[in-house]
Amino acid sequence: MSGPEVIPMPEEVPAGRTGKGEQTRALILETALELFRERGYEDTTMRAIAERAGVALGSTYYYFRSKEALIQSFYGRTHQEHLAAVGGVLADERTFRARLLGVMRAKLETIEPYHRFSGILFKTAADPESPLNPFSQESRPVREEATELFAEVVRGSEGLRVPPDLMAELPGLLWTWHMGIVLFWIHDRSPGRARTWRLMERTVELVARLVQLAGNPLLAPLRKLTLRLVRELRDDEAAPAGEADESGEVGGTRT
Amino acid sequence: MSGPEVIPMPEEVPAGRTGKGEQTRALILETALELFRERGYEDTTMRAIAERAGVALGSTYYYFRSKEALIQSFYGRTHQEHLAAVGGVLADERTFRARLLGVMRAKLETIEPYHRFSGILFKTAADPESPLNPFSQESRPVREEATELFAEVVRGSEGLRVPPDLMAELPGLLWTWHMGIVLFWIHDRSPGRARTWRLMERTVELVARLVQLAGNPLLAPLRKLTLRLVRELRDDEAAPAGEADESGEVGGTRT
DNA sequence: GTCTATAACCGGATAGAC
DNA sequence: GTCTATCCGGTTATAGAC
Repeated sequence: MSGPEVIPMPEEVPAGRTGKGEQTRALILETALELFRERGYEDTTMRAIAERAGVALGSTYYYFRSKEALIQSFYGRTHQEHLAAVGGVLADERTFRARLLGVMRAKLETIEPYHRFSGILFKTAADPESPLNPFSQESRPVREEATELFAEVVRGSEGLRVPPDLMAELPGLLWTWHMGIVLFWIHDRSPGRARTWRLMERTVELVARLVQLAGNPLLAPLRKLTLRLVRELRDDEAAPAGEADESGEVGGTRT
Repeated sequence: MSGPEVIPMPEEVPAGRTGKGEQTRALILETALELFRERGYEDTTMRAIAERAGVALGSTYYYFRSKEALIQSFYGRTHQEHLAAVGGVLADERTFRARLLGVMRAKLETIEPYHRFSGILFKTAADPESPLNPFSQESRPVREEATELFAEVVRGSEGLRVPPDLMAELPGLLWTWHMGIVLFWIHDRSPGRARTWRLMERTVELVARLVQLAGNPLLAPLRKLTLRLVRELRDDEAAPAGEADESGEVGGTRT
């Protein structure tokens, strides 16, 4: 199993496979998403997907390891879509605030059509065992890719003055913040997701100001303290301290 | 986590019921928790629970609406345990920092034995549809109860100087912060949950300092901005503006 | 070797007799 | 309030078709 959001199209087209299989695969996925949209995830049975797609139940399992895997696949799309949507902003905008805002707007717009699944999505994504979980080992590639996006936001920001220690951590911090926004979005029932938009726009402002203030001597102790914590947490994530789970995967037999 | 922890003991003892049913109910719950601890949630079947408890499968469903409901029940316990564990700290400690630290220590200690379930716990708790979800309507009572605990932390803190606008929001903000710690804990695989403890202790320090600094004029604009956001979000949570979820269009059309 | 189809299996949930 | 008999749907095994 590769990462959750999966790389562009790695194993989906293992070799020069012409087509029939690919088409069937796509057909099943489309049908599934269609049904998910129509009646939600729980009320869509694998049998129903197979039936409407005009294939046998077994076939759906040939192409997708599980029902959950169908979700993973569509997950990958939104990531690609987001990257695509963000290009213009990063090319045009030159201030940190505007770049950050643009990226997050694109994010919310990209994921909006899928709000209906978001429950089940996050349900599995929140499971520490699940490869979908954004903090999981399997997610590392995507996480890094996403963090890289924020790094790009920072890099292209003209006139941004940030202490080097903060600068080093900023992309990761922004990614974390952005996950918080998404978490809020998932639970947001307001029309048009108005609350999330407000939260996002206002916190962009706050983040921008905070970053500006970060150099102020008054805040230096606080900044140092915070960054030390951030580094520590990041570091012993990399080096798991205990050797107990060399399994390298879903360990967790220790109490 | 205090959110989901459901109501103290509402329907579990509907009246002064002494009898047989109560015992059976308790027996099933105990057996279930035992099995969950032994082999985890997923690998424990309802049939196995029934069998070891010496009752019929149907009986378990007589007492518990679902497998998930078994979790809800035990959830309630940790909340009670936390409240019990916290009494001493609140009585003894007089500084904000020490009180907050004590409460959070008790929290982590209380929930630790259940870390093994935490995945599944959070999985359901993260589902916006689930009543277990800490942000849900159903969770409001517990949420408020838990927030009240933080209000008590603040109230009993001697020499704490906080601007009134912040003071009003502080308990809610602390609750939110505490949920973040719990979220981290759920995903924490480090031995002894070392990373969570570090995060908790360090952020207690940060929070304490931040609260101290909040009165500083330099930070006033930031504080105002933040609190306005917090109030807005809280307010239109209370008055959901629209009543339907799927009603509106995407909010992100404003440019 | 790539794909499809059928027939189970397993476990959560429900119905209804006693 | 407790049981047995089912249902239902995700998942798997497997036989074969292309």
